[in-house]
Amino acid sequence: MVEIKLTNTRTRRKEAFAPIDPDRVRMYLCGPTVYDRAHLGNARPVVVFDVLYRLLRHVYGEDRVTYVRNFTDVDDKINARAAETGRPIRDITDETIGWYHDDMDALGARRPDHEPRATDYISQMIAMTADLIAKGHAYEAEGHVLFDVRSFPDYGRLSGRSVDDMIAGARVEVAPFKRDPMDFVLWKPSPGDLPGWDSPWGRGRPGWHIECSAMSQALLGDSFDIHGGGIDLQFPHHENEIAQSCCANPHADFARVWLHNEMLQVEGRKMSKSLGNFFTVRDLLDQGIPGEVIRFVFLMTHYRKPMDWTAEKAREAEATLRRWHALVAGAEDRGIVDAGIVDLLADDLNTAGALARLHAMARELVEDQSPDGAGKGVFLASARLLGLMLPGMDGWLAAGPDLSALAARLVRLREEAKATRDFAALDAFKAALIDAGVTIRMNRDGVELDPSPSFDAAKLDALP
RNA sequence: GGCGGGUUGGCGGAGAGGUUACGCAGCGGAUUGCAAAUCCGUGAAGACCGGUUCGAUUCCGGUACCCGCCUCCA
Repeated sequence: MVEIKLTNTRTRRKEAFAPIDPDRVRMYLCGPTVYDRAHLGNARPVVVFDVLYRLLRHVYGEDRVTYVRNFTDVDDKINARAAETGRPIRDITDETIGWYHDDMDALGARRPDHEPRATDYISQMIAMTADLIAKGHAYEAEGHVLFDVRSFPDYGRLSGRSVDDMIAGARVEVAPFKRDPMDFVLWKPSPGDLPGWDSPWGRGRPGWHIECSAMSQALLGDSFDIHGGGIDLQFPHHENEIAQSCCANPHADFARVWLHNEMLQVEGRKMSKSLGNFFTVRDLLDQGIPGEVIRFVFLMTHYRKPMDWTAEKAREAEATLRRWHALVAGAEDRGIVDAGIVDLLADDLNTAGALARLHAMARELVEDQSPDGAGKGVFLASARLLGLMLPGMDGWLAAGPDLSALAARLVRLREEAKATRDFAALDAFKAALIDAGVTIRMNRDGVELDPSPSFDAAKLDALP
């Protein structure tokens, strides 16, 4: 069996991975709050975990991995969206979940085995909250239930900080009913116009962190293998999850391995609305940047490093994918994956290294004359382990504009030029096509035209 | 202020204590009526200062700069 190594945020080391149950790998990823389209940064952990999911399925068996990713469908941002639009909350969350599925599907991300909605697990959250009160780790105050961070000595261990240090930093919400400024909400009261559920502490709604503790327990058990998300979630979200789950189940491990991806930047700067460089996955797809290209750009950078989204990278990725698709056109994926690719991914998800390996394989394939195309099949299967070149994912290659009329004109001009030995008109036409971003392939047999990444239909329309 | 990450050739971006990363761009060549596309080849690096070592870009310490988290955030 291939040994998978992962960098565990909890221990700050790269460790050999071994599932608690050798026959079942269990992983949990913190999913989106569903009030709007997923922005590009939201997509990074999805792609990172999708590669891990594919790797685990490859190594342990397709039916031996359980992947859970939640939808947070109770949240003040959702409430605010409902208030400003006058729409029912359920409409908003249902619509947003549909968008999320569309957009993540476009990136080639497999759907997780379970996608629980927080609102379907309210009773479990109430039960865990009550249990934490009973065990002396939480207390009720003015209709709220708060977790008592001083009752959990390990609080802060994941993120390497102490309660005292954080208080010294003094950026904590001031609430007079908290015993300690770092105490966080497990349950809070809901007025009549907000979503609420009956509880022992009155009508209310859960705090943000408790849902992941309750849902992971319900679907994966008290102890499971891998828990992940963006590094920004390390504190406070994951710290609070650990506090809740470990106090509720003191004899369990909760999550063994914590995996955090670094953040995304855009053209070297943090993506933010104020900088005007904020955009969603859908924005890119609508601009004609294929999901496969977006994924490729993500894979170019190791998940533990900040990833910079740039137009130049998208251009490079698209050109590479076009070449690879052409290279293995018609090849058959027989499920045989290159061992080098597996080893690279097994080494803490070295996706950039795996892409380099694919480049090397592609170079060898150019000279591969084997009649059965076995090498190309291996290439295809290996790319698919990265979630690239999946069945149906190449639609964007053919989805361009119809250039057949232009191709016919080019053929005609070429024949005329060869007959007359006057190439001026032909050359002018080719130059215009290239200027408009059309890739030209000419040989004895004929002419092929394809839009390149710099394709500009307006320039074609301007052709005489 | 506290915690954490980073700094590699023109650009992007990996691994490895000693041997070519790789991709893009550039340059040279093949091919072509000429090109484009494709293919082949190729120069170019390791922020700064110390230390360990026969040998460090790779390990250790320090400096500088950059970034993230500590507040909803992936």
